Amino acid sequence: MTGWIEAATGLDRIEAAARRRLARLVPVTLDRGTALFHPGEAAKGFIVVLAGRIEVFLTGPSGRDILLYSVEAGGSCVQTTLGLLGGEDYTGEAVAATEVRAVLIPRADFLALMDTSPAFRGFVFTAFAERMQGMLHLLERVAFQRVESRLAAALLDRAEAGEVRATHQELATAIGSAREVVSRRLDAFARSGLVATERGSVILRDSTALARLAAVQD
Amino acid sequence: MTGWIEAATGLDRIEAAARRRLARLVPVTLDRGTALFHPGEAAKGFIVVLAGRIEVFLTGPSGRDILLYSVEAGGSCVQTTLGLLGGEDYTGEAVAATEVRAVLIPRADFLALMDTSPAFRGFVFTAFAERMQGMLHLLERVAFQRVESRLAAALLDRAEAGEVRATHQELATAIGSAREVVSRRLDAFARSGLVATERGSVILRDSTALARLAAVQD
DNA sequence: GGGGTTCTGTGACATGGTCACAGACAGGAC
DNA sequence: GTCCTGTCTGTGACCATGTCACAGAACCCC
Repeated sequence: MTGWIEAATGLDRIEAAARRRLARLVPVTLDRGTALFHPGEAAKGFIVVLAGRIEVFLTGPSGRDILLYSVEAGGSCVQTTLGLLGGEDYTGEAVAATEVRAVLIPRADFLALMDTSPAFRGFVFTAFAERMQGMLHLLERVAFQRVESRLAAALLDRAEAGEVRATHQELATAIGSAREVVSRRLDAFARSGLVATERGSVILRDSTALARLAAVQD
Repeated sequence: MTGWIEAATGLDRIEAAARRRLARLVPVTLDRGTALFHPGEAAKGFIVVLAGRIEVFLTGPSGRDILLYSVEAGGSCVQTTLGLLGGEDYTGEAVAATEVRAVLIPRADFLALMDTSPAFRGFVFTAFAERMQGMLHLLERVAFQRVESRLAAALLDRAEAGEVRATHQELATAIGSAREVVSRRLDAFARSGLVATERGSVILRDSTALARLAAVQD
């Protein structure tokens, strides 16, 4: 029954008593595409991701949605915590972007750990603080930066070996814009030689120029 | 030296030991307009507002800025906590919107209280969760709602006896838009008989209609 | 009453989001 | 192979919003 705790960055130095409590929990595997929470649903516990990636979206009434953040290995889905601490329901939606291994810490255990384990508290608080920072950044970008800049940043962020495998719609969601706008921007990038586009993927041709665009202030 | 703790909603039921620690701290008074934090400055401690209102803004590179949230009596300026927990500096700016009485809990005391006082932890966590919810809401509104709707909501929110004392610029900041846009919207509202405008104030004439606009989904 | 400051109004323009399509591509059925 | 279907992308039109450049109006302080 040991094993998973060591894999969770930030929990590996937890106190013995807390560790015993956590060790009873069994990780689950979620298929890619599984929705963890639907809007309006109450949180059942605190989720720690061991492997894979969960993406959390905010969905607008018109169906458009925007990527709030993604949770990678070692991270926790902080949204769920809000419910545990007495907040209202949230409108977001969490979806497994890859196959995911995760542990659900039930409400009772979560609260007990918060009271007894400084290391666990630190883990939760750090996660909280990071999300908060991330959301601030997101808000800043959405409110103040142009699509061009956000798109360049998203491309650089998601590139693997100079290629981004994503549809225009996915890119649009990631930066909180609309597909058509992304299509046009990408087209403009392509005409300037910054990228080359294919169905389902974008190949970066001039990362330096993209980085310059991403850094542009306004 | 007692007195202020009772005035802080959420801290009034704190444990005796923690109370003694807090009781040593002396509230300060800040004049209206005082900046609590400038961008890039490290946080000195955890701030609890006893009276008055602090407004926290996110400032864009073009000088435009948007109201992140305001902290009223009993609330704490969570932004400052991020620094205490090892986050990066933030770009926001906190300003006393009225005369403010507040207590600064120094870093060392803050960390000690977090470790020893469940009630204090609850206070901090609740504040955190509420801010998070608020920011989510803000993001949702900025990303998905039209100016018309946000403006109507802001007017209803700030009305006192059917009147909102604020300049167009202030309203624009509150909803994350530009002054000219607010001016035009208000003009449209006025032509429809929803409000009457005067220099430095807006008088609500038809709150029902405004509420309808504020509730519009898209 | 004058002069400076702040607040508001307005036109012109660029960006971005929405709508309505049409075409291009992929993958399976046959 | 051809056909069918669904997904992905491209395009034009239009409206909402943000930005810039001013001008005029209201307020304040001397």
